[in-house]
Amino acid sequence: MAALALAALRSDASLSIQVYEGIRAAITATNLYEIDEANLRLDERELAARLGVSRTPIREALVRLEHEGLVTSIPRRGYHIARKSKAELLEIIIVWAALESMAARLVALQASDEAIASLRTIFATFDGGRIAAKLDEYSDANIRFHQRIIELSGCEQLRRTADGIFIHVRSIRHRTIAENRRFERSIVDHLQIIESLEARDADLAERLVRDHAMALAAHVNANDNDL
Amino acid sequence: MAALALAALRSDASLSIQVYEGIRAAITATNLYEIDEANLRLDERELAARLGVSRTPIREALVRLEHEGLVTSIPRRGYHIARKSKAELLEIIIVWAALESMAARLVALQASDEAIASLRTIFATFDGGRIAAKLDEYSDANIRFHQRIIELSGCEQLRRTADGIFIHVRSIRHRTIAENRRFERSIVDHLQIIESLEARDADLAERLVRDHAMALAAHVNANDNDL
DNA sequence: CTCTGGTATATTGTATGCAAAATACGAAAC
DNA sequence: GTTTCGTATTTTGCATACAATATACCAGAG
Repeated sequence: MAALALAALRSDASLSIQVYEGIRAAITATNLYEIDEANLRLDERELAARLGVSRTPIREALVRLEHEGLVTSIPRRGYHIARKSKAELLEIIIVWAALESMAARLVALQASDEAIASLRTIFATFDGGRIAAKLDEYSDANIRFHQRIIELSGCEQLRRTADGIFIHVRSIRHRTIAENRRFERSIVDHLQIIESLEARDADLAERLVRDHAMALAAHVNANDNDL
Repeated sequence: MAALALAALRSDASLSIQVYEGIRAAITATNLYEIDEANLRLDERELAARLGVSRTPIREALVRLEHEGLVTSIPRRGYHIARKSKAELLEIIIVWAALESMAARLVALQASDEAIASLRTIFATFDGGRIAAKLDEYSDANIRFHQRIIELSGCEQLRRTADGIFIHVRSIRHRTIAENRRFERSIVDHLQIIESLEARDADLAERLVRDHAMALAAHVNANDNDL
């Protein structure tokens, strides 16, 4: 647990909500796949002591996180941060593909021109050749791009559903962007997606977004054998 | 609460899980949109007394249900079974369309011939003309059909995600199937979907499933003004 | 008669105590 | 030396007690 950087708690919500948000933020900020097994353990009493609250709000927060799939509970054995298997990650990418491609369709049909234009600005600071140099920044922009498409759909339920698996998709994208110089392909794909949205071609936008995500799945399936 | 038929609890899981499953099943078995406001209230102590457990497992179950979106909590005011607004239902149908259309794609690409054939048997007992007579049965078959497509995709994450909103989609479909003789259109659509799956035409299957769901959304948007 | 303020009441939110279950450790038997 | 049984310890799961807050109701002032 010492690996998790728990921030101070928000003060206007109930303790259990604050604890939930705190632990969730801490997990989100951690690269799950690069910390060792021991730090995945979430000890109720230790958390309670560290946050200065009793075990009750901790437990309610853990129940939330478990239902969300971020932590797993082994009865009478405690809670652990959930690391997904390769098969599970592939499935998560499929669900993400379904959600984001539907979002792209909605954006093409409903979003304002300004909203679509805002997608371009995400990559404004990158000029083709220098991406490799600031790959971390590009990875963040990449992730924001995909999240933004879902936001722009204006469909709150779509956003909430995607939010639940976002942390995993983000982690996968971050990890794989450097492999095989995938960012080169990525920047081309993104541009095509933006153009299809600007052209208001819902079918094309949907297909491009789906293919882009499914290509990620294929890449993970073929390459990341250490999961 | 008296309107909810709470069954006896399963005995091999923790109490909070049993309570969660029990309440969830009770809510699922209820037509949310046909009971009056008062019965939407979930009183912690009353539930605890009726199920013979303390408030702690009740609260953990309610937290789960809240995170799932089935109940809402007003701080210090208690829990209520969540009734979705029309706008929310439209969004839920959109998410369902995204998930089921992706599932259809996977079924077309991966499912066995037998699995696809099993979709036909769902409607085996209905011959075109007599549907109106046993509309309730047909409605059930209709709902099972859509759920089964998601099952057949073999994507567990897809199924779990759809499960969370299934209760609402089911309720909508059940309520709208009789309106404007939509079942006539429904049976034609289903047949086309099955045929596209048998032909292994992933693009077509995906489009048909999506259009079928989006037609439902359009219908709800145009007709159900009492939500 | 109406509106405001205060107190009583009811209900949630949190803390704590207790019991049950699982593991870890050690001693004794083979 | 190894295995097995039993006990101790640790940790979760549940129950209960207490605190805090929101509403409801009533009284009194305007």
